[in-house]
Amino acid sequence: MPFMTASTERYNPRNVEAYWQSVWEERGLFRCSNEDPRPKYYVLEMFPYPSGRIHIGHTRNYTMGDVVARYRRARGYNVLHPMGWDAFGMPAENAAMQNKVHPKEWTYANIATMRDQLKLMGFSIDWSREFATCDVDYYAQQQRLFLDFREAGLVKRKSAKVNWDPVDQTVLANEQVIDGRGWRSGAVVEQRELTQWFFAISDYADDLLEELKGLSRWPEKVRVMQEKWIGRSEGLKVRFEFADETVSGEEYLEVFTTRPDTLFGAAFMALSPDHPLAAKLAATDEKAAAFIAECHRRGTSAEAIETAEKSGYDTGLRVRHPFVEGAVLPVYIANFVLMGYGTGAIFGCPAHDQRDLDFANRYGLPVKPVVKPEDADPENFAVTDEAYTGPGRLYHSDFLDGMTIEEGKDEVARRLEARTIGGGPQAVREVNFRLRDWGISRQRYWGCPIPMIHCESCGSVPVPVADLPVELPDDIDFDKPGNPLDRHPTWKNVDCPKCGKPARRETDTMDTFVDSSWYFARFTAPKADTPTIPDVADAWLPVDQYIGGIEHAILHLLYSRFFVRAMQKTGHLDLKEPFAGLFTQGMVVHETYREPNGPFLPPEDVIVEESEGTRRARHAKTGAAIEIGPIEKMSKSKRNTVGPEEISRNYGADTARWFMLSDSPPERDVQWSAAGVEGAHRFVQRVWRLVTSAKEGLPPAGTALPSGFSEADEALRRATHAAIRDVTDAIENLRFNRAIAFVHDLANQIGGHECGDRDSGLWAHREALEALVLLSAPFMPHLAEACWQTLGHDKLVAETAWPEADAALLREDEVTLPLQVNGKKRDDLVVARDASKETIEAAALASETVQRFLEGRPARKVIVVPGRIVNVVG
RNA sequence: GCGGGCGUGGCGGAACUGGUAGACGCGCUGGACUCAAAAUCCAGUUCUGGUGACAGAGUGUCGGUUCGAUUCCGACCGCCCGCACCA
Repeated sequence: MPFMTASTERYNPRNVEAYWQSVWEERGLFRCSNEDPRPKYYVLEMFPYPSGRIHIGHTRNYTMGDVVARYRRARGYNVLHPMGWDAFGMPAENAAMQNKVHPKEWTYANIATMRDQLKLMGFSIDWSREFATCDVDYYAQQQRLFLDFREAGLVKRKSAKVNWDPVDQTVLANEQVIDGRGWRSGAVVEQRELTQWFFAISDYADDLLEELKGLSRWPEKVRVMQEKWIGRSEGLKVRFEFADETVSGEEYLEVFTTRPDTLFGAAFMALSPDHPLAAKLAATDEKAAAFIAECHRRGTSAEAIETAEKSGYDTGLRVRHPFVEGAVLPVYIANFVLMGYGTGAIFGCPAHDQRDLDFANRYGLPVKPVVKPEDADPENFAVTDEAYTGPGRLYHSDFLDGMTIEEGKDEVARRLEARTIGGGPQAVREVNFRLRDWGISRQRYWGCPIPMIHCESCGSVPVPVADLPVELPDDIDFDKPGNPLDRHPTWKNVDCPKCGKPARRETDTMDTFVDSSWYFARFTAPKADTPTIPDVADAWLPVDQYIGGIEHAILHLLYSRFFVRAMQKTGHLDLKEPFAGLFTQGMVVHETYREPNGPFLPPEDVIVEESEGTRRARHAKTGAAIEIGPIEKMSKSKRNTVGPEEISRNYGADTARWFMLSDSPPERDVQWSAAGVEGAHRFVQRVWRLVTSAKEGLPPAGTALPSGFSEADEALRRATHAAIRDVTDAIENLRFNRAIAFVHDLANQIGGHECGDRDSGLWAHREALEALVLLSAPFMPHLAEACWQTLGHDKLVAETAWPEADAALLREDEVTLPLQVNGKKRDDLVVARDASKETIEAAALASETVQRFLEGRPARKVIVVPGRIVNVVG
């Protein structure tokens, strides 16, 4: 066989890894069947965008997923571990514009390259289920989902103020705007009014929030982020009657408040500059118009908001206070009121809201506290610079005096609900959400076409299911900015499916986040001619363990949660939550290198040396001094990447896999370094040596348990079974760095074991080696196969069951308890496992060490925690 | 500003529900093997004092609870992440 090496030789991963990969492939070991009766386990890593080439940093989460997949397979599960490509999106169009290459060609070429790269890593992926979201087969089903969602009332077409990215020339979702800039282009986003397609994610706001509580295997951090994003707030919508005629004849002004209890502290009303009434006022009031224009000029970026002072314009309008006879409140237009939340208007209570206080202080409005802390003196309690938002009792508030905040809210709501203004109740209890509907229209070519047709007489008409898919045309040009579909000569011309008259296709395509919102469901039946096969999807889902970056904590994960709800409503599957377990992994970081004031250099061009504690770098070819820069996330732009090819060539994939999961906990970043890789590689060689150097005298595989184990043999057997227990536990909890530490430990025990030529010693040695191989197999699958074969097995490790720890060996007859005197460890105390408290106490008091440290004092107290510790207090 | 997390040797990091602080790895030091080197193996490696047995100190700082605190509580310092005029 090509991979066999004589036992004296070093392990040669280059040949061995390719060999075992081909064996796995030939036997189809990782192809999984939907008919398999064993319990299912679905492990999935967030699929990659095919950007060009993969570097080792991309492969860490796939390695984690692969460890889980291989472990679960060994535990007897039917494991689904698929891979695909999130293949639509802007970079393909950018490449088209820059390099005159078609987005489709560019994308599929990248996929081919990256697939080969991934295969070098030896992941146990079911490649037969692979697809790309830009495959017509996939996006055709996505169009089907769109039509079904529309049928179910989950798609809306509405005119909305949207975030317009002037560089990418497209609309962005709120989630895609970061600090006022496009998440991809970095350009300052403008506000534009456009008619767009929306998914009604806000219909599920309450449910999406509520069900977060049940996601116990999600990181707390992600749940909190989603909770904040959904942003539920309970309050009251209140109508304030105008005290005099308004320009346009409104009877009342409606505001939303979460603090109706502070109504007696109200000092003013404030409208958003985008409020319809503000616009009407501006038509006749030049100063109002100027103020609104000024507000719009101010950016919406984080810096702009932070530095912006509260400012307002007094419209001259007045409203009546609902409870104070004769009192009126001025109506301002204010720069800090958002149109997008509540009604776009508020009442200001300066004493109990910091923003309102800042505003009131600037314009000399009265600050009247109406809530005071329980123990505050009503005479002296005052609010000047800091609003009081804590708990307390109401005062200065007429019929609310003495009530708690909650009682006050309820009382105000009760009274106002009973009154009528403008043909409706003066107040309505309302729940508001920060979460907006999901605008999915993108003015782009490389995305899933929205299957709708616009007809002059029939309006927006869905493409009949029989006419799907609406395929992207191949003959397009990228000479001008904007959407090539929109200026394509023929593609958009189509007859109306309803009336047959000439009509035009929707030329917008879907946000690429739609593509990734259901791919996990498609993997369960990737070739089906419906989006899913519901029974199959329900059998596989939810994903048992999902692994990916924290950067998707909101966008992708929230959209996917919405999608399964929508797919449930439309009968494509029947579950609520797509991902039962979520793990967010840390990144791979690497030092950066650059020539003094020059460009970044890739690691392979740099030689790093260390002498007397300082590290220096020089150019591998020229010898010139190189600056060692900060440690950063591996990225093309910093050129601090390492490719799977180099690793595979020099050390093998197993070394890389082992290294990436050693040392650093998986949720934290790991620093890639040459020294670290060397260290991991030494361990690979060490395992190989332990196996090859021992195998001559070992009993054949499967020899029955002998008797007559020596003390050392027993110790090794205990270590073996402790390792099985500990590694298993660590992998179950995704604590890969600990699992690796336990494997190291077992290797150390094996290295120190003298087996002599006793049958029992050799048997214990074999047992330990086999455990070492099986326990390290999920991490280093190629090495494990080579070792397993060397140990004389016919079956592959990939077909072998996970080892079981023998409980009898883990139960020790004697236990060593730390012996403390006054809380400080002084000695060890060896007692029988089932020794009574009294026996242990007596033994402790009899101990010389205890006597010495008590220095003649009597023991006042002896604390015995069985199996844990003994503490003598004196 | 609000919310969350973290702070342990030269370094990455362990320590289950309050019970031996520093597992495991990297690095370093010494030794063995070798003509020599690499590789490998063995020993040591928190700090201070001591040849040594050993003793004292020690988990960001200060305090508290406890027989006992890296772990729980309070205050503070530092770092990281998320959100941010959401009424």
